[in-house]
Amino acid sequence: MSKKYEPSKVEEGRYEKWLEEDLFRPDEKGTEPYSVVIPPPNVTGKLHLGHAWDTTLQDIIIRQKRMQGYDTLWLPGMDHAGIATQAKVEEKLAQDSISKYDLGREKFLEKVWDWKEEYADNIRQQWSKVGVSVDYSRERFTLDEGLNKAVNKVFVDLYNKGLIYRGEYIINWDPKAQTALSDIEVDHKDVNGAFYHIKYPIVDGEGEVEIATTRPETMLGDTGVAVHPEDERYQHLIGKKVLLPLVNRELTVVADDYVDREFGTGVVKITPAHDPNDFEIGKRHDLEQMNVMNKDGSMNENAGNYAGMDRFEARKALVKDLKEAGYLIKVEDMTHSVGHSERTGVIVEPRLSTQWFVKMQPLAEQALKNQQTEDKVTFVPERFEKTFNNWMENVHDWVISRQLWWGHRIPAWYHKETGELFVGETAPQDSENWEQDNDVLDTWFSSALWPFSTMGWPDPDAEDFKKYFPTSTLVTGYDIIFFWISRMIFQSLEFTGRAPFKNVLIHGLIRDEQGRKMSKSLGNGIDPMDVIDQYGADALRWFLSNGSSPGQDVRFSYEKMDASWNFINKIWNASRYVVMNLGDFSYDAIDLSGDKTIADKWILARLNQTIEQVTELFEKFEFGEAGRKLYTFIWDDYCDWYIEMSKELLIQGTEKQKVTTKSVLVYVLDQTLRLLHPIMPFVTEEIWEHIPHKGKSLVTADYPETDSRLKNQEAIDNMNMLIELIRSVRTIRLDAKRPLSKEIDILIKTKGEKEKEFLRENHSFIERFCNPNDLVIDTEIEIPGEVKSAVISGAEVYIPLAGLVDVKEEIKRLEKEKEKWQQEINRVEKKLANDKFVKNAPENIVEAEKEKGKDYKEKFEAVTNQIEKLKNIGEG
RNA sequence: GGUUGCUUAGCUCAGUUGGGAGAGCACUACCUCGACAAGGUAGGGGUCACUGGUUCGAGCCCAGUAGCGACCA
Repeated sequence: MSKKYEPSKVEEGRYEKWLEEDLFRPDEKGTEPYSVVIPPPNVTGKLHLGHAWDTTLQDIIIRQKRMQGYDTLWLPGMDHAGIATQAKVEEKLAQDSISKYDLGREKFLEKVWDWKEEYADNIRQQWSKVGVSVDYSRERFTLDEGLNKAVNKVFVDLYNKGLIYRGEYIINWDPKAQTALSDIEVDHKDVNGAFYHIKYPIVDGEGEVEIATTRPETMLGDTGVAVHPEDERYQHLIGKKVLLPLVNRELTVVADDYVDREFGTGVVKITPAHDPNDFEIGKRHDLEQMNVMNKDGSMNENAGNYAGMDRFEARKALVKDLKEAGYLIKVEDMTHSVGHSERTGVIVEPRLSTQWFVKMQPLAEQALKNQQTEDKVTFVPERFEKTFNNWMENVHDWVISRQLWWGHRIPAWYHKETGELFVGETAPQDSENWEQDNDVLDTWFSSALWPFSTMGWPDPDAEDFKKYFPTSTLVTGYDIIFFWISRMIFQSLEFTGRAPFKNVLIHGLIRDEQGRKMSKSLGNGIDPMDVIDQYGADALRWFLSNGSSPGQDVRFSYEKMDASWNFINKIWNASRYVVMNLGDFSYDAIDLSGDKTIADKWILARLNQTIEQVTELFEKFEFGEAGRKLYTFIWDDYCDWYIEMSKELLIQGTEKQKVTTKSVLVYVLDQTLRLLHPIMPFVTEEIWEHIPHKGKSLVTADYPETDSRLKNQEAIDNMNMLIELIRSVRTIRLDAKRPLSKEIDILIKTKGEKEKEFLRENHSFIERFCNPNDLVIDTEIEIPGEVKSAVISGAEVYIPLAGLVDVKEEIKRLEKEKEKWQQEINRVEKKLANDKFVKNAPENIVEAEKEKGKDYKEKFEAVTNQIEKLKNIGEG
């Protein structure tokens, strides 16, 4: 093994080997299934750190379950990502000055499919670098044949149930992508805009009304004006007409509850074709719907002089004209919320348009009701269930049609002559007389079916569906709870009668070092592949699983990656030590039945505790906490103590002891590698191959289980005493400037026979760690004059340092310590004197307090005695 | 406006049934001893945002306040 951990060497070729040996396929022999479907990444995208996080968590779960003997399936796949992919391909074509219309729908789609293949390979490449243990034989794509069949069936069934309808409503329109968007694809951002106050003259009367708007260009589509029915200021206007400035169209003043009297002037313009609320008011009062914009956001012929101008250009021109004509009263600065397309970033226009919708209320009700049953989805962390519920309770109908070419084409046909509508999974018989709907479905419509459509649904005999659905756990970020999780839940309930997964593990977002969201515009994105090249996938995975707590965002930093690498390097070097010392020690020679030293018993007991804790924490998806337990065990217990103590035994021990020591060294390492394997699969497998082992891979090795025979609280207590003793000597050495190379005498006065026997038995460890010239361990000892001392639980430690002890300083230090113990005693005694505490607190807590009190008193007395002695010397 | 998260060491963050405040990095002193100097040993450093409440006992539970963030409207 090399002296340093070299991730590229460790990881190279390893994944390919796993694939060759076909280790990621479900184990048919496994009893209980455990299944996960991957959140399909956008096929023409690139995996970012968020994906790396997401897939790492899934891999950790699935690898542990696989080792634990479950029949594990992790199903991979990708998403066709309608708008994003189509936009990319269009962009690419535009470089050659080709538009999609030049090619036509069919040719264009061929181009997109080519792209898809290329990018899918990239993504698989990236997955392999991360080390994901997915079953590629089951890889699916949201647009493949089986999934298309599922999508059509769902569409047709929902339509037949009346849960899908087509109609003309106000939707969010993306003028750049030129498609409809659903509510949640719109980001509302506060922007600095203006509040324009405009005069609308009253027809057949005196004066004018003042109307304020943030979007003056839409006034060209005004077909009414509204006031609140109880607004005393405007009672006289109701039913009258006002004149639309510049255009000179007469608008009726209507009364409607919707109007907020407090906001602006209390009079609002009504533009039914360009505002969702105005649309509703317009319906109620039978106002005309006048569309003044084209699909690209420019003004259309209804805009008169402004036709052809972009909407923002038109706004400027219009304001200028209003001002010149004397209609503009004032312009106030105002920050207001403006919808932006989540995809293209442009300002979204509310637009009157004919689209397909999913009627949400019945589906949402069903989903909410299901959360009250045994079949509920368990959200981790819990609080996200509330997020889900709140959204479901307030959900609006879902616009599912998109004016794109790339996607599932809507299975609806219109009769060329009669215009009759046909909805079906296949085209009508006389297809030549029909024309299929040009639009495609929202990508999320197909993603919503992912957990069951990938498993063969709607085929009633699909084996995977029967065996692996509902899936066990879904892992994803909180940013797509609405987009995806919610929709999977209601679609699954509607079509399979079951929730699609038992658990949803929700994680946060990865931010940059300064806590900013990573984004293209900021240029602060970090490519996980670069991180892997630099630190290795295992280090990245360790950071991703260990650096956070559930549901919280995490900041990426190279400093954390350094720490991550350091840890793996530590494991690497500890393993190197084990390998170097094993020699030709074989797997069959491993024998834990021999006489064990305190070190052996202790490390095995600590291993057992660690297995227990890690297993419990994994069960709760607490990978960060589990990682911390492993870190402490490996670094502090195994490396700092066990390995150091094993050196004594491997050099000075008997042959029998050497066998036991080697056995424990390799046994604990083996178990630890297994515990770590789900988190850092590459390096653990590499090390495992260097140590004696049986079986072909850790991937399918057994996960450690606790062994009650290894429990040993006494060994843990004794070892703690030994550690405390060694530390106290080290502190004194440092304090007295007596490094380990310089010999000193160590006198240990134990509390009783038990401690004396234990320390005498283990004198060789004390000698190794403390390097004494003379070591005395007894219940009564002669203490010389000039000493430095320490009090530990069960013993007092004295180190004679003739000529080196500043008695005054030493007394000062001891006084300080005495004070500390006095305070502790006071605290404990106060507690124990409190009847309520003794009565109410659990017995073990009270008992522990009593123990502490005893220990503190012993230490207090020992320190007091030492002070007395030093004082005598000072006087003598 | 509604919902929600965060506020703990210089920095980044853990702290899950309420029972002596932790890690990594940074800092100080010392150490090349054959696993590891990207290391070892020992150490310094905190009014757990604030106010009140519940409790024998609160970083943790409850109510409120402030600052920052997210989501929804």
